[in-house]
Amino acid sequence: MSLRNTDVPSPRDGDCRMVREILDRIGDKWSLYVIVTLKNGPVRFNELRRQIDGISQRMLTLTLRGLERDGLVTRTMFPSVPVRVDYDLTEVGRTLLAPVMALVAWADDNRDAIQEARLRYDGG
Amino acid sequence: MSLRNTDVPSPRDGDCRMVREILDRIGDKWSLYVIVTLKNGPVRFNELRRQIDGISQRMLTLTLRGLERDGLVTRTMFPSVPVRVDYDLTEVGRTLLAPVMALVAWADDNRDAIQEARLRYDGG
DNA sequence: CCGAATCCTCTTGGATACTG
DNA sequence: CAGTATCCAAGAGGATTCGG
Repeated sequence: MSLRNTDVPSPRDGDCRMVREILDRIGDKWSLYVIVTLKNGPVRFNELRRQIDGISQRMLTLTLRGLERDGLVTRTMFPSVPVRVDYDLTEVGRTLLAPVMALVAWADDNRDAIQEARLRYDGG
Repeated sequence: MSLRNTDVPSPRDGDCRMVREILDRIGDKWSLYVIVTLKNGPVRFNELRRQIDGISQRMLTLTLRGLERDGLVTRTMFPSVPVRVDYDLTEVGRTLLAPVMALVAWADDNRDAIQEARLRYDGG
């Protein structure tokens, strides 16, 4: 999987596009929060809303729909009164946790370095 | 407007914010392309522009400035005529390649599954 | 309790033209 | 060649309201 240098803009720069597809999936404002919040099992709608600080009802709904559409999250409705809806990670969704944790580790290791770099850049 | 007063933000919240910081960094439209394109060594401005299909001059500049600010990319100007500017990954920037590749692997493994899930969801 | 619908604001990013 | 500056369209996302 190496990048070509000088060539026609062939459709085979799909390597990057593939990554962008997944980054578009988890790179929005809330998807990652939802995925991580679901890592220990099913959670109800309003419980998700409480645990994810700052998310609006609308965005939680939209985010869950997107994850459900991509087969990363399941939606289970219990027709009780009042209605109860559980959300959970699918098997595929659960496998996403590993790469995400790699990023967590990187962010943890380099947080200070980035912060200092920003101060240095902004300062001089 | 909250019905109950929530006290201190939970400690786990910081974990997510940290990841969001890095996702905000590489999760924009072009940063990842730049990082991957620089993986084999320094590249000049217009060469980056050629290799990253679809990026505008403005966005390449803004993306490079952001990465430079965070200490992930270096900018080296040669005062020749015409001017020549090389961009390269820093040591820190280079360590980011590993977690990114983990995501690449995940995207590769699950691309079809996601595509099928979408068709299923949209179809019925 | 769960969520759809509407409105509105702010950010992102593309197109274009100009500079050293 | 390597930018900077300006204008503008599209979309993300917050606030609010209504419905089952």
